[in-house]
Amino acid sequence: MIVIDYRDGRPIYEQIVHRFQEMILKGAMAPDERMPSIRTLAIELAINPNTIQKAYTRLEQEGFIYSVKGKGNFVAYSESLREKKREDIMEQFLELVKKAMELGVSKEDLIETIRSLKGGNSVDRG
Amino acid sequence: MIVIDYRDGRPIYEQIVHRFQEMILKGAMAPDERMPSIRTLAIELAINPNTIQKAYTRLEQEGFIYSVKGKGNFVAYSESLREKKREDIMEQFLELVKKAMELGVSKEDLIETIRSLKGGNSVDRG
Amino acid sequence: MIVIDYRDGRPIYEQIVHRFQEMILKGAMAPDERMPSIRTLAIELAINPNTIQKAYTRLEQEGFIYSVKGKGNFVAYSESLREKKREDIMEQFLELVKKAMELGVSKEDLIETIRSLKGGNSVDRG
Amino acid sequence: MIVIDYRDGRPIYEQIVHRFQEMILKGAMAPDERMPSIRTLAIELAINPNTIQKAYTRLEQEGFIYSVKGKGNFVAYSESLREKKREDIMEQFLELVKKAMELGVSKEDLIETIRSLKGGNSVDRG
DNA sequence: GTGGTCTAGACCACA
DNA sequence: GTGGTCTAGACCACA
Repeated sequence: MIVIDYRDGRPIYEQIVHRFQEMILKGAMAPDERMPSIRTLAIELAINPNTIQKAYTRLEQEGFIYSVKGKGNFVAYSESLREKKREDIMEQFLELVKKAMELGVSKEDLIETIRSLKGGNSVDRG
Repeated sequence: MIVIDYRDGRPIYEQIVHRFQEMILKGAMAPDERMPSIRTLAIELAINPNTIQKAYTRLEQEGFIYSVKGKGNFVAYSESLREKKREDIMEQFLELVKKAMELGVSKEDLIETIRSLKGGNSVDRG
Repeated sequence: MIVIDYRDGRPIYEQIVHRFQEMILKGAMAPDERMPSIRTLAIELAINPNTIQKAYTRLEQEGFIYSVKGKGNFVAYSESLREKKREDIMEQFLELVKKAMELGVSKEDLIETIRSLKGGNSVDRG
Repeated sequence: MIVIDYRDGRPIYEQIVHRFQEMILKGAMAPDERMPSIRTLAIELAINPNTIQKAYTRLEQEGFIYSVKGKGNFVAYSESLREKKREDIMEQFLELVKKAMELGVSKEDLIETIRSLKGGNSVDRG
């Protein structure tokens, strides 16, 4: 479920936060679904419970999960959060497109790259 | 030439590296042009010379500049570097497009976003 | 009668305490009326009886209910309690008004906000 | 500057967060002013540096301060944050007014309470 | 059992 | 010197 990469430059807690965000945003974890308990996950990943705690606290502050004392942590993902995330991504997308163009990549190349991807919601007609 | 933003989350040396990369890639600094000396820049920006040293070392490792003992540091930008950079960007671009699509953004939306940007090298016919 | 919101940050027992306080203060429960039995309520809400027990103990400490051994728990609300509660609220109100003024909200704005509320016991003349 | 109250129910880190928020919002600390270093404050208050760290991290996430690696933490307070805070307070204000009215306090009593306070930005005419 | 707070102390990156 | 991360381990509140 969660994999720690010690060669990854990012701190452990950040990797955990990122991984859960991903799963929650993709719908791999449903709203109100229970998160693994802090202790369980700590043992499974062989890291300190405090580090998991830190990751969960971050996820809670960002609105991805909510905590019920004595019961555990639960997925709290809502559509408004999804919308916010979408805007973040589009902002990064714009930045990247500008960078690419500064390096001499043409708009057509970028568009071709997108078209070449499988899936996506766009409808291909004639 | 270089501006430090202390509110920017990134460490100072990283901001300096990034700024020089930008200028070199854009051609604002020509190959074999002399970089500002470490001491001069340190005084100008009112920061520790160690920090400039670290930034220059990083730029050298990444192939953006080369150092000549007793003479200073010089821009080493070549077309191959530009090509490598371009590939990096396109990789990030692909990742981001996938993320956006996972969040329900359609290919057409992304393409429209690109088209809406001013400038760019693509030729519009008909 | 009682609804638990697991997304609410507060612990479950606190939500129960708060809900009963509200009902008793509003008069939705009359003095000497019998409270739901601990077991019944625990089953109904699908939570641990210890949690209800804790809530009732708290309500008793605060003078909202009294317990009769072998008979159950009963509403103990009296006018003096209501008066005490009123003073508590007015104290919080004063604190909040001060905070708002520190942030630059004028007295007139606050007064307008109160006036804009529907209901209320104040008499509007001419 | 900061005082810890061990009888206060709230955790230590939260008391610290709250105290700094207060000072920053009141203008007792100016933007870009340096915060006490984590270690210094830890010694002064005789508590663990981790606890201060936690408080500072929270303040950073909430936009009250920003951190510069190797330099320290600095006040980052901006007008937009002040505006957000004001809205929070007004929301609490509304809740409290409703509660007071449920307990039989009249609008006029509340308004009188506000008027009786010294200071405030409202202009008294006639 | 569950999460939350705190301490003591190590080690790292950055300036 | 400055902040940031992590471990080991204690102790508390809640269910």
